[in-house]
Amino acid sequence: MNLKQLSHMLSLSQTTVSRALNGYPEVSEETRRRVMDAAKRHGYRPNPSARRLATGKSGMIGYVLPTGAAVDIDPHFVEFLSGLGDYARAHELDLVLSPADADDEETTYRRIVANRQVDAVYLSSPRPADRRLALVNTLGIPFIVHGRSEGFDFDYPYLDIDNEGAFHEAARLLIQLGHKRLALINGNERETFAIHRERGMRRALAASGLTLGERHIRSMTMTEENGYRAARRLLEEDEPPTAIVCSSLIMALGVVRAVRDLGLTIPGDLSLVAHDDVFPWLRPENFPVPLSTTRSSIRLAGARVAERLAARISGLEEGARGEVWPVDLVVRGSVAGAPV
Amino acid sequence: MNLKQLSHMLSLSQTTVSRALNGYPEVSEETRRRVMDAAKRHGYRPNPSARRLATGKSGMIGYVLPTGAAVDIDPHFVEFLSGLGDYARAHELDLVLSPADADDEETTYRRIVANRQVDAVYLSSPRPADRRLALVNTLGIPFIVHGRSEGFDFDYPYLDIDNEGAFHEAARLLIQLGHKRLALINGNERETFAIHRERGMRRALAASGLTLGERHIRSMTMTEENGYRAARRLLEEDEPPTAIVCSSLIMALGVVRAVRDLGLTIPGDLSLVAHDDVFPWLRPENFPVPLSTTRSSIRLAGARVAERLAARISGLEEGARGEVWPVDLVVRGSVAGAPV
DNA sequence: AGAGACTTCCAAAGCGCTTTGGCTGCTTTG
DNA sequence: CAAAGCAGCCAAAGCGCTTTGGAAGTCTCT
Repeated sequence: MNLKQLSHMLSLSQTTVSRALNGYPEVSEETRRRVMDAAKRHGYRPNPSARRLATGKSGMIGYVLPTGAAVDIDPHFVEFLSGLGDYARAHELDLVLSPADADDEETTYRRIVANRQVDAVYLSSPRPADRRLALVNTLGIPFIVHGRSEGFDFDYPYLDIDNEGAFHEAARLLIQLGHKRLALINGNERETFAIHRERGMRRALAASGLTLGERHIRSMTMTEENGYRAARRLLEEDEPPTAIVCSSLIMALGVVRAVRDLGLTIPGDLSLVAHDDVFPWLRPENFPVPLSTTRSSIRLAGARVAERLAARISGLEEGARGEVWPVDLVVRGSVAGAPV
Repeated sequence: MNLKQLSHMLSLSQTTVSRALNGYPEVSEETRRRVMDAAKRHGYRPNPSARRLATGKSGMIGYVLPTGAAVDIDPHFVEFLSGLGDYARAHELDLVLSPADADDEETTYRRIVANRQVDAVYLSSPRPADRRLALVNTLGIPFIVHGRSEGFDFDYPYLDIDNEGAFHEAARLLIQLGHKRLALINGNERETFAIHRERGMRRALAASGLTLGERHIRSMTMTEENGYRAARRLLEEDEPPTAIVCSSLIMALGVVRAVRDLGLTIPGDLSLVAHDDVFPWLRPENFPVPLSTTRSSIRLAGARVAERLAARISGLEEGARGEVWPVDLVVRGSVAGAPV
């Protein structure tokens, strides 16, 4: 059933039927009702390919997925996706994943924009002065950044959590508990979120006249193994930290293991706080010692990004609105006063 | 730059240029070269929307993503995706994720097929007599199942690992080590993979005149917490199992925690084998006691599915070819002889 | 040399929608 | 009462590609 058949059936022109269906004003209410009825009754659905060719709109949002033999997609991605799906499902909005060589995402961005494959895109894991962001901005496709970048002379729309504030609070708590030697096990230091977290922690330390020694900060991809290694290295120093703030729950697993291997205990010898993106399959309260966390649901962020992307596509949202979500600090058994 | 301009520039018809570009035989080699050259020089790329409308092919593969407030996307998904991306990237093949209400995926399947949004789809996590599979089969869109179903009167193309064989081997090893009371902590019992794993284990037990008691098998979604609960319940019985086979590394984390909480040790009191889908961020060799596993890279499976999907789209693969990958049994420190 | 068979190209008809630029006929206005 | 305005509809022209159904030119064969 296509438009031609439907309009013929109604003895109307394709123009009128199309307009009736798309809510244009120059068609009488009665006609509109007739058309709507008939469309529903016959299960008419406009062919998206045709509509696309005519309008240039695809009704899909895009994401360029960095891939490569040495590239692992972040497990956070799937949670974000769950959230995105929560919104998109209700709006028949599909997501196009365009795998790209992690070393050359630009080509792919250009392709999907030139091809008008999607109406909007979102970027994630941005770095300072991220070239993708600049590119997408000049290409003129609606977009939203999940996270933030820095060092541009233009503003852009984003959704981020208050990483700096979160780690500031975490560090402040530990300092209040008497800890003087804090360490940070961070994610990839080139990504903005990691920079912000470090900044937040340094700020809290500075406020008490403390510093974060170079040796007391480790940055690496967030795997259990890296968490373990970082923790061991930190704890085997001459003056080991008495508290660690860790950028991910997965790394925290490794930290816990290292602590055990060294015959230490949490929170007796070491206080531990980790950032929790809220995975359904790994919960901080279920750690051997319930883990204190800075918590922010990445799934909710996914839903919100989808919502804003949809708003941008339909012109409801404009400009470079940045949105920063506060982060909860959830205190559990893994923190205690500094050992004497 | 569109076809019209390009052909005008070459003083050829659109027909000829189109054919030259698409490798049709009715154009001379010389002309083809001229056309190809010009196309490359001017960066001509056919408009996919137009091509789609004309051919009905979209150059994309689809996946219906079950979502819902109570639905969590499996973290395995992201690894599978990495693999898919590995292949797709090199072939400019995009993946369309269509979020659907987990209770009504059918509507979405019908929509993406009717709309010709994608050239092929893949299904995952199939159950016996899975309705999606029957649907997709009748809808006539090329597809591949990742995993297997059962109870159909038709064959279908799939890629699966030998879950039954893997768990058969794991159980056999444990039996050989003298274990008589084995337990299984499985995934969702309604999914085929879980059924196959149970079957494999039962077969191994039966071969030695043993059985798997009803109480010795737990099925649930694969979270750390569920692993913990299942293990506790098992180990607190009167006659607790001396060996557990576990369907996922994430659950195994919980098992390890439970064992610790009960003051038991691995492998002294309990031998443990888990299935490992190969996550980059959680490795069995890094467990407190290195974990024995049945190992199969889900990422490789993703790449293979993409490859076969592409082959099906281009007609290179046909029929209901099933592909079953053997699974490695990797023995590490978490297994030992049964306690006396 | 003429018929048939290729080879190589082209004009034009789709694909199914949106949108432009009218065209009616009726109501309002000075 | 003529001019103007407006609501409501339509024919047809795109959007940019593929594909059908020739047509012209070249070869081959009897």
